[in-house]
Amino acid sequence: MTAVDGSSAADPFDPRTVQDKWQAAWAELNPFRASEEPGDDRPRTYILDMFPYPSGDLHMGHAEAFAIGDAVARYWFQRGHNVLHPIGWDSFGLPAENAAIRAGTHPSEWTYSNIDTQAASFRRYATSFDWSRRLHTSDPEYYHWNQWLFLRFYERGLAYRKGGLVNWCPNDQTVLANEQVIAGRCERCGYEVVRRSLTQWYFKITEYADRLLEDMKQLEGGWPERVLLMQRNWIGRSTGADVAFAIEARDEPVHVFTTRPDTLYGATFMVVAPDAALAEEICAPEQREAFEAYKAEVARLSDIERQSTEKEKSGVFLGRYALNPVNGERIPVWAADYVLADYGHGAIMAVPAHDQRDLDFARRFELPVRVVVDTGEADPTDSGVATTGDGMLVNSPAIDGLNKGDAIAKIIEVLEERGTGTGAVNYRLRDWLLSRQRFWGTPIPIIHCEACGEVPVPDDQLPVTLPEDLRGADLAPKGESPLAAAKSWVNVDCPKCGGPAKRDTDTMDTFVDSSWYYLRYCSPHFTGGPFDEAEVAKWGPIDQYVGGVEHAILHLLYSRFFTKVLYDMGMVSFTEPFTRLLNQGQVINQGKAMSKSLGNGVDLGAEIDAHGVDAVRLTMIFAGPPEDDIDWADVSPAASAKFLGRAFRVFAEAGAGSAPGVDFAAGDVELRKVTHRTIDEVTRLVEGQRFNVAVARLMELTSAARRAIDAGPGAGDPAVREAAEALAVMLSMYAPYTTEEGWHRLGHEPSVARAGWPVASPELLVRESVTCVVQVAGKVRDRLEVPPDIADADLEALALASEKVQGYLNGAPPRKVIVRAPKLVNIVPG
RNA sequence: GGGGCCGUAGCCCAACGGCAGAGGCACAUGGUUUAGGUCCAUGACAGUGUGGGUUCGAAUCCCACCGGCCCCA
Repeated sequence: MTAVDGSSAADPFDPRTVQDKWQAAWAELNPFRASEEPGDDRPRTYILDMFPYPSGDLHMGHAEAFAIGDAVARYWFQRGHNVLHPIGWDSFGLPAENAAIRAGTHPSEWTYSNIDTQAASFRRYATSFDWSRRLHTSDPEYYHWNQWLFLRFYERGLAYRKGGLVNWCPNDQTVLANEQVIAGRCERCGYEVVRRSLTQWYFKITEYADRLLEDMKQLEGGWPERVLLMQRNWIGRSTGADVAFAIEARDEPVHVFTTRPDTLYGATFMVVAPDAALAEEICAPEQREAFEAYKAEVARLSDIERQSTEKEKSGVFLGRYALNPVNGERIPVWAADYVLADYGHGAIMAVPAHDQRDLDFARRFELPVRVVVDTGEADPTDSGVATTGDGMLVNSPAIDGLNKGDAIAKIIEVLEERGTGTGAVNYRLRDWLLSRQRFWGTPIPIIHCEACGEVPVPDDQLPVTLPEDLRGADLAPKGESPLAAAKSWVNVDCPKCGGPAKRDTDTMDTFVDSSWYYLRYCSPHFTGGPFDEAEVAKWGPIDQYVGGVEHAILHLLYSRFFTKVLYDMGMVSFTEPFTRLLNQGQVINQGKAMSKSLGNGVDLGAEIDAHGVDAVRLTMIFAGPPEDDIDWADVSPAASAKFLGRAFRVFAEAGAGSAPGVDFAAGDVELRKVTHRTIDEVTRLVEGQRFNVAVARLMELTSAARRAIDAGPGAGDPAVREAAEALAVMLSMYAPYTTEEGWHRLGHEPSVARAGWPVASPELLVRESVTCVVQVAGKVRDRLEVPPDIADADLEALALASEKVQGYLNGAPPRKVIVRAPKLVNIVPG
């Protein structure tokens, strides 16, 4: 028997031919366009993959992430939802600039050429994108709205400029946000970050710290617990008190934040950060020389060295004394590098008895230690171990005898009465430093006028586009933005007074671009604002977001912040952008991350050439749970290809054996039950994101169909067609090409992607008997075939009547019988 | 140092507190085949990192330890 196009069931399956054929056909069919038809009342589902950075062609990591996201999108598409599954590029950033410097070109050349390469690879990879919504953040049509949003933030006081110590990467020659410093190193290049004092632009994310924390309640269950935990830790809310210490040589008191105001009577000295302005200001003349020397020494240290707990404590006395507000005690003020300038107020009260760092410092410089909480442990003065637990307050007149919790409450009351302190909340989270001294980013739309100061670029003059005549060496990092060299671009008339003025030459952190792109996808060509609010209302928030855990803090925190600001501006109706989040693992090789230096990289194109797109996609899905890493040395794309061949032969033989539209009810009941059980289970597994197990079930269904063809009712049985069709539709989530060709062989019109998810018939899910395990003392001693609806009492009687069971009971009546009908009976002997 | 996650056949991984094995890789055997390739079938392999505890019953819950990974220091 031959199919309509003359192919026969015996034809070998060649992935490449099938890929070329269907890729071209799908380009015509365009099956995945999200619908905006007014009459379309299908439920809307927004599935989003974190958009890629165009750093060359797609790699194995993309292949995994997009295989997962695509499976989810295709599932909802099959379920009859109106699915928005867009794609775009996060196309501003340093690599393009570095490539342009090397090649003597403009960053856009490298960027858009890579985008074209990736777009072609995505099409070959059979991703179910709505290509009509494609965006690139480096297009003026996109970054126009970065600037517009910046100005709205500016108007609300959420974007501001301030001077201070910032993280500076000496390699990339730019400042970095706190979130981009990982263990003291540049997140991008790994260079040790140093501190510099510079004036920079910030977003006031700290104003949203509490809401970022509070709204995580909405995300519980939808986001991985560990990501929520990481964000909680990053925000780092701590409660305590703000205590004012009067200080010599200063009119204003110095404020310190402490989580342990109960230990206030144990404060025997104060420590300020050597690089904080406060230290500079209060240092006594006779200590000036020593202080300056120490400050210079600290400046040479990296953050890693400075904060190491291994390092011996260092510091210098500032020659001043502070007054403890509760007892008027005069305590010395020191500068020491273990106190950070940008946490709290850059100064702490040191309580050596109850804080290990303070104790280490006190012992090093022979400062007094006073125990004020009796925890029942050894005296820290002798043991060298600070006691941090609960206990009874001592040596603390106002709060003696109280426990830690009560003492904290009471001392805050006392401080507030005297006006020398308040209860306070402190956050680890810092404001988001958003300016960068690099070229390939969004220009900050501010003009600096000598007369008027900071002047926002008027909305009708947006976008402020990047100059196109800077190329190659013009873009080399020089510590200030390359834009500063573009004189004709920099020098402008002040929009306010018309006098001579200069554009701000910094560009925005590219995380600004990715903080709202998911909203732009809802109306990517909208010209009246960053997005059409009505469209966002229809699609948002995102139902499922898929991407790597490396963005657990950075991108996800910033996006959440942006969404909340937009909510406050009345532009969106939700406060959290991503309802569900799936963090896929990494693709590694032989236990290690793939890297050029290790030479263990696996080339995606080569894998696809060798095994086919579907086999690679299926391997990514089948390797394990999506959040686990995939070691490419442990998996077998060849095995995936083999399975796809098996499945394809079932499609081809079923297609040759019967025509579409046969009455499935006339088919083999046993196979039909397997098919419907598989539909039922795969549906549940996919919804639970357990795709690897779903593949295992599809393999079983394939084997069952195989057996039915070879040793059962044969390829012509309607049940074989039913199994093949269900298999094709379900497997199309993971293997679009194989199943499209199979669907064709089964005699259907393309595309299998819109065939509709199969529905399990309840009557085919019931079993007429189940195997009941009978245990004696927890050990399996017999098995019984029983009806699934058997009553507990009947099952108990049946189990007790078992000869095998009786043999183990030795005639004694059982002490207890646990019945879990219909699967299990456990008899506890007397 | 603090917090979190994870240890199941040679390997990747399944298992509502209820028969430790669904699926795959690799291996072995038989059949098909010109073929050691393909395809089909069959088989062997662990008692769940270790030690306690809770329970009629623990891979699953609790505690400690060992090992690995992640986040914050």
